Amino acid sequence: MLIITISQNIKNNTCINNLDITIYTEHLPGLKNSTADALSRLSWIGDYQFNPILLNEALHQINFQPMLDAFAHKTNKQLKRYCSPQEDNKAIARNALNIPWTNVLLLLYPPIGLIPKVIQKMIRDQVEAVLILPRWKGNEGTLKTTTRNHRYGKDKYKEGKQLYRDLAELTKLDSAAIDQLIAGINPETWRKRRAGLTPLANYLKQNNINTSTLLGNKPDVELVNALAWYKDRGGPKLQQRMRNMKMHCDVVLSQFSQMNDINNSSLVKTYSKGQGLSIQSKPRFPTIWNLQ
DNA sequence: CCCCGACCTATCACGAATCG
DNA sequence: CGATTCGTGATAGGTCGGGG
Repeated sequence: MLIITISQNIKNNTCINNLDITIYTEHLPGLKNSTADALSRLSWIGDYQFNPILLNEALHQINFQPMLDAFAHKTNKQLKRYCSPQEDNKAIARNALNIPWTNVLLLLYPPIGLIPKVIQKMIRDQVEAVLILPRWKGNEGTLKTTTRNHRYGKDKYKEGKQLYRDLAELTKLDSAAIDQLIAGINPETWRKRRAGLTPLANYLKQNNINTSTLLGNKPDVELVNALAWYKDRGGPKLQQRMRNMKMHCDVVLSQFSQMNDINNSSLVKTYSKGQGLSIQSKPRFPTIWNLQ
């Protein structure tokens, strides 16, 4: 780990004279940095423990009494029987993944890095277990359920979604691969992607154009046609919508068509410049300090 | 060859709109 | 009314090309 310290009047090689500030770097061995490392790696060093009261209450509610705490050590075990990665006579095994999980009710609260392996083993060993997982903010979009079931099948951008899938299928991706591809996209990005593709999908539908036309070696022509068609339809905030459409169609067509970089197609460039579709660069910081 | 500005994508954040 | 979805702006971080 590297620590960068800023202090005044310390002799060193990197001196910013005018400010009288010195910056120097120092190596801190991992052994002397266990607390910070444990936090950043969620490692076993100074481990964390699920609140036992809440856990008991939860287990009581689902009427499940596990007999083995598979990922613990002596200071944070929740049950008498446990596995520990550390040297420990009372633990029944050193590595829970190396013992069979059959015929025992398990409490599984694995380190984050082991979650995929644990799930695989759960399926393989057909276990009965309580598996405790962290609730990461970024994953909630895929993990949580909604009470608003009416939205299923009424997705506002379902044409865009369908177009994406069609394009992916036309490039010979199978449906499992497409599902995984979509699942890997940030939910927010996926929403905008669908929104950006929907006008293109509508353009194809209204003009009876085959989706595979987009995959040839001149997809930029179709994109500019679609943008022009979309512009003629008018409506509020047209320029912003065209900008979004261009951005996301660019990305998707670059992914799936024979043209690798639609953005750099001089046709698209010229058209977007003329229509003011380029995003104006703004200064990143409101104030520029002149340190000289 | 390096620096800098233009441009672009992905993501975060937040208020408004929508729906049960 | 609260949960969820949508629209939009801001920005980190990246590529690229022109000019010195």
